[in-house]
Amino acid sequence: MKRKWEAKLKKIEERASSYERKPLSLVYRPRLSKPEEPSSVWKLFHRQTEAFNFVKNCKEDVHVFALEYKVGDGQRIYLVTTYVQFWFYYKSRKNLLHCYEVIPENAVCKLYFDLEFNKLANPEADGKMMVALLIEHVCKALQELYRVNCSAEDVFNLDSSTDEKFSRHLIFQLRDVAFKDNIHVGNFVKKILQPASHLIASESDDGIPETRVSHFPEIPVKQGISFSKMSTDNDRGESWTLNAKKLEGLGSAKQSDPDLSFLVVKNSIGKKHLFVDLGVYTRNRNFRLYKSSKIGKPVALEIAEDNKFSLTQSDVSEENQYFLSSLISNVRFSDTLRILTCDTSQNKQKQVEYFNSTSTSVENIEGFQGSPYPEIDEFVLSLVNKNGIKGGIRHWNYFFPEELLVYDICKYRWCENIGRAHKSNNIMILVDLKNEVWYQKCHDPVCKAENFKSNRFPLPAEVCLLSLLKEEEELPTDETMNNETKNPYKPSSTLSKGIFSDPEWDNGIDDAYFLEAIEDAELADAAENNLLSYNEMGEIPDELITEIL
DNA sequence: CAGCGCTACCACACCCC
DNA sequence: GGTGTGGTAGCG
Repeated sequence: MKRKWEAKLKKIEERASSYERKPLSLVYRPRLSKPEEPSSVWKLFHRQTEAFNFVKNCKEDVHVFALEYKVGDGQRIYLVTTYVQFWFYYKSRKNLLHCYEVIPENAVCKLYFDLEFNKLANPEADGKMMVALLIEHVCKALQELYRVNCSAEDVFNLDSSTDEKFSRHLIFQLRDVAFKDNIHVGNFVKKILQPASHLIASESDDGIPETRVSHFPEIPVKQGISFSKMSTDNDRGESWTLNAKKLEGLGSAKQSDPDLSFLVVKNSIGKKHLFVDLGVYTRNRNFRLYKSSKIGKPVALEIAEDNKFSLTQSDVSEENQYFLSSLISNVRFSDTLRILTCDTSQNKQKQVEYFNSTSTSVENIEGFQGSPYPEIDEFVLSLVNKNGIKGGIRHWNYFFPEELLVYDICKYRWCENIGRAHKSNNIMILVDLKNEVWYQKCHDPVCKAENFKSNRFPLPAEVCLLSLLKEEEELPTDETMNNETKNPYKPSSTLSKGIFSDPEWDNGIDDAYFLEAIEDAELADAAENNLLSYNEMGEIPDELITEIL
């Protein structure tokens, strides 16, 4: 939430400064588009956010690349183009020598590893052997945790070693399987390497490894998500929870840790580290491209001697295919694609808190004046205008999954529970659009304690009808909502772009679970909490941003 | 004119024994 | 000395 707010602020600041630098031209120059020309996209940006903004509004299947252009300080500029066009200019290896793929945050991606150790500090280390052992361990983990079958033949193995440094990139080419994003990849990698991390933490010098019970210390909450029916309905298909008991039955070596001591290496000052670099699973990570070198260094990523991955027959050139295989966020679309997730225990905790009442989901909206349903606002106002008291709507809150409108009422305090008005506590009117009923609750501690809800009364017919019609037009539809809150079930186009954002998977819980987990009493509390601030709420409608500008 | 996203590390505050 | 916080240098 905080992140999204910060990103938004940054975007606004940047747009403001760009307009200051380049004020809009006073002369309007109309232009005709030329549809007969092949669409060509090749745009450079100094700022990453600007590049991604462009991608968002681009019809073509474009991607962000980072280009190093100044020796020394790792300064980069950002190129937006298609894979096809990029390869056309890249393949000659005369230009574009120091390029990186930007792995977009929230984009489905492949499993990948950055491996390295200092050869001088580890004279006894056998790099190839370590790679083979690691792949074996990872495949075993994929099988045990996600039932995914793979072997070294599915691992594209790129080498960038020098005399001083052993350096590899591994990119897993899993068929019909991808991770939700690279943060989840990182969680998975950290999880399955935990035994090795423990070796470093516990075995300071004396070499006494700790004993642990389970092979893979924590189990992902949610695994495969099938896409098989996504084009026709909202069915996300299979998605189930693995628990420790199930794992025991798999005949894995649950008794003791696998020996991962081969992963422990020393850096140049003798400090122990992992062979696997765990620092490459961050948002918008730049990952060097096949056949690119770091600026100022002569060594490019090339296919490793011990690479076992091979291509299948195809029309496109082998090099182009290898290039495409090396791209982390180039996930081939398939209607049987399974998206793997792996949450940290921290995140799981957050999710529990989230569903136990705190803030609202990104899918909910709120406001202080009129809700998106003016007719219902009117109806609610008519309810709280009685006996000479003119009540008002202090605040409203809409919960998408439940289709529930929660109105905080001011001035009017009549409570059905006590048969009179509260002296100091306000009441709420809840409008359940799904069941077309309304009822009353209140903020009084006593009423709250007994979880009082008034009888449900049917909504007047004209309100139901109007809301139905409204839904088609101006209600927060896909178009008026932010990208992040768009209907997630249109992946065929977005997925092919390598960007796949789904607010539900961000919290890993579906509607049904949401409904079970949240009592509407808690929803009302959440509505109260929403008064705090906009960033608690997660998203600001784009219209608001425009107003600020 | 112009990179980005962290984490490891340090300084400091505060608390408790 | 243990624990939490806040700020930043520097790594990937």
